[in-house]
Amino acid sequence: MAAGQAQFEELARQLSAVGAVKRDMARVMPPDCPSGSAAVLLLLDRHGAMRMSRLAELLAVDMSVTSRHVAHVADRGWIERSPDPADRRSRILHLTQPGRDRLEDLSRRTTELLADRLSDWSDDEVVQLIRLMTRLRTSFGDCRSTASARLPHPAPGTAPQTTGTAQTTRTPA
Amino acid sequence: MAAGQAQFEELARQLSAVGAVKRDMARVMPPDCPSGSAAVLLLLDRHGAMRMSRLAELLAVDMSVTSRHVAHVADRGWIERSPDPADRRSRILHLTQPGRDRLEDLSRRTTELLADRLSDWSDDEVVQLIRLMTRLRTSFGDCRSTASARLPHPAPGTAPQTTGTAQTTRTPA
DNA sequence: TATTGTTATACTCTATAACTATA
DNA sequence: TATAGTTATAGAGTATAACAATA
Repeated sequence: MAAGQAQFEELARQLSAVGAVKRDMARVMPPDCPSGSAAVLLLLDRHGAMRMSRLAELLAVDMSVTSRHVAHVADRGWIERSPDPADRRSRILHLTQPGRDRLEDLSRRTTELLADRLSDWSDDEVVQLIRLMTRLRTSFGDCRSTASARLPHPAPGTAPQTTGTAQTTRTPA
Repeated sequence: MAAGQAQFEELARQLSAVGAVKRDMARVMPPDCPSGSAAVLLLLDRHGAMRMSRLAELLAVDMSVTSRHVAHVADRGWIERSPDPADRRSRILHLTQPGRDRLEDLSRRTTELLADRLSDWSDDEVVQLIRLMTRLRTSFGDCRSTASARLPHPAPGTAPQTTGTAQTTRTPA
């Protein structure tokens, strides 16, 4: 058996309140690189060059949102969009050297802030928090593939979708 | 010694990505009660009647933001604003019975979603995540009182603020 | 016809600043 | 003069829908 109702309510409260921490971190970022742009740079660095649709999946936002973030960082020369030889509708996104430099600066700012705020945390506590937050995202993210999984209790008589194709992060249109 | 740079970077990534979880939870909420309104109702239920300034502190947002959330829930009759006998500039915010009913509905939706998504979590894991997220907020929130504490490395020659009065959540004006 | 990506529009949350009323 | 709260304005993030180009 899993946790009780009171614990789920408390977890929901903490999830809601974690925004304050994110805002505090955003304050030490440079004004021309908001969080959406930073996430694009980080994911391209971690996972290497990729297409919009893959990036939207990793960001877990709609592709229209991804498109705007990508345009922002491309305008500043932090990424480039090469033609995709396999599909002329797509382009391959990859970091440029200025993008890598910018990302290094962002990482330094983030690390400094966290080292300051979490100076009395043990290494194990940080590791545990990372582990549990990663698992939390997995537990939610694994259900993104089908519409029926999004709602715990689908309306009676509603057959589960069996499109057969893996859903990308996309407006249902 | 605290965690290393790689762990802080990873924690920052997880904090950035937890927004997807929050969006998933927001999708099961009724359209007339967005997350800001829900937080107002929850905090008034937990901490009892209070003034705007206290609520803004608990929400960890500016009072102007709090004011709008409060107006939203007051327009719908979920809270009432009684005169504050001690200070005629303030009013005391308190939940109404419809507000309590609405909050119970919200809580049920939240609990159902989490019970579904976290069905394979142990009770201890949920408790640990709550504990670490609470501590994270404390580690950041405890530094809100002075401007100097907001930046790990204040500019050289900048004397730390010594206003003497406890700062509330307020635009520095 | 279906898919990749872009753009227009709208909504929520937030902060800053100007303002009113009261202390 | 200082503080509690409100409102106007602006910026960031997101989703939906309509659209273009290509598969």
